[in-house]
Amino acid sequence: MREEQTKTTTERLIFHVDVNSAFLSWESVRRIQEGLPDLRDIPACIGGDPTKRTGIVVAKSIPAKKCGVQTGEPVAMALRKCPNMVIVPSDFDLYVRCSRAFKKICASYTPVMESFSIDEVFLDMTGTSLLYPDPIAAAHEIKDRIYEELGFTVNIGISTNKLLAKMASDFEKPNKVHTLFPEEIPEKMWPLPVRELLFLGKASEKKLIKAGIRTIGDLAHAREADIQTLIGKKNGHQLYQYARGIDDSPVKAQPDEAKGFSAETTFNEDIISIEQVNPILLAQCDIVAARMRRKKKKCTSVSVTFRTLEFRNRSHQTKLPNATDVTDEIYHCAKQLFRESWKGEPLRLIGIAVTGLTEDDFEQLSLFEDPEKKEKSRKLDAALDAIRQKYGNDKVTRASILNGTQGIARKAKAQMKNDDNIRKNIKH
DNA sequence: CTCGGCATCCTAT
DNA sequence: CTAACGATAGGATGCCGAG
Repeated sequence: MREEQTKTTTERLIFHVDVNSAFLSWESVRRIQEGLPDLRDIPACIGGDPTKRTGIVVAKSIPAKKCGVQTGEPVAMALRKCPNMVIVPSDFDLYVRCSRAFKKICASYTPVMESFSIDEVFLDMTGTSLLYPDPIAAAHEIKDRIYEELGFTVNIGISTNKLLAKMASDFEKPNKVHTLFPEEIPEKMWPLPVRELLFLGKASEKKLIKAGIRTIGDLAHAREADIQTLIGKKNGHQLYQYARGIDDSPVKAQPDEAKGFSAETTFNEDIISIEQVNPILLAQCDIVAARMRRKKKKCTSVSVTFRTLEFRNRSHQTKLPNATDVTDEIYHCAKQLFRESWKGEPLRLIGIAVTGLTEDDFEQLSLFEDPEKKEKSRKLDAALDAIRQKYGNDKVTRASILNGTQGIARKAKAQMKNDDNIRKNIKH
């Protein structure tokens, strides 16, 4: 057996657990509980309103996939391929609950679990051989227990590092366990198209194919220096290592500290006047500033982003003289950045981001700040944060409070609602 | 020259 | 017909001005 041959002090055993069509599966579980048909058996997807330009397919059933429906495509386009497809709006609160239950089961098999996304975890099973002598049997146990207790299927990939485990979990779906041990790489990984390698996206694929590198095996057998010339020094090195199955990154039980927060919104109607812009920026600043306060962080840098009708993106950022978590200060900065960079072209998207996060240890007083004004802003922030605490985080925005008193704020709120499933109006 | 800041691009869920 | 289509996050890269 391979245990005997390859057992060394450094050999690891890593599982990657991936919920099959997560959002759709989770919706299906709820619907079955309500006596409704199983979305997984019919052409169905989780997606936005097809009449809106923000409406895209977020998750699809296998029958919908057979119709040619692809994740990320506009719902309107998917409907042309698959006219009888059922479209279900997303319910992020449900997904968070399902995700927690899923991760709780996974975590019971090892103390070293990394939450990779809402529906994926890595498990470091190294050293669990006394409890689970057969890794494949252990994976089946995890998979089957999730299905029995929670009603949805997962794929599990098994190998000696995260990359290979993740590649393995992406093999045949659903409800499957696959291995991709190093000795299986030539047979199972090298024949795949380069695009299937983790972190090898569309742009790199295009360059590699142009150079005649089509499969992961082609990449693994190329000269590293050539790859670096094609797709960059660092990326070239990393993807070359990946193609050979090399990945030493640890399973991180503790998530990294957030490096920044952002909020962006695509609108159904073009943004053409600064009167439309400001309430949007305020709402977005409010969201990211509230997040900073909740995480006890302050930012030292603010940036605004926008997208024209031709999908040209522009961004503009600046450093702050002092770290802050005050909504009004970020808003003031964002307004100025926007004014400086917008030439007045119609826009379909506006967003802001804060970066350069620091611990919000102590009050840094600037000589140029007005302490009374700052105190007022803080009190307003605190009042809204208290309401958020009561009604649920992210469910209260300044725009929703302003609803009815200001036409533009109402409009901004209506537009924001359509693409943020977490945020809901405080009323009704 | 190097370094930090900035704009843009790439990739993932 | 094309590409991107969506929100959020993180990283890489190339340019530019300051020292």
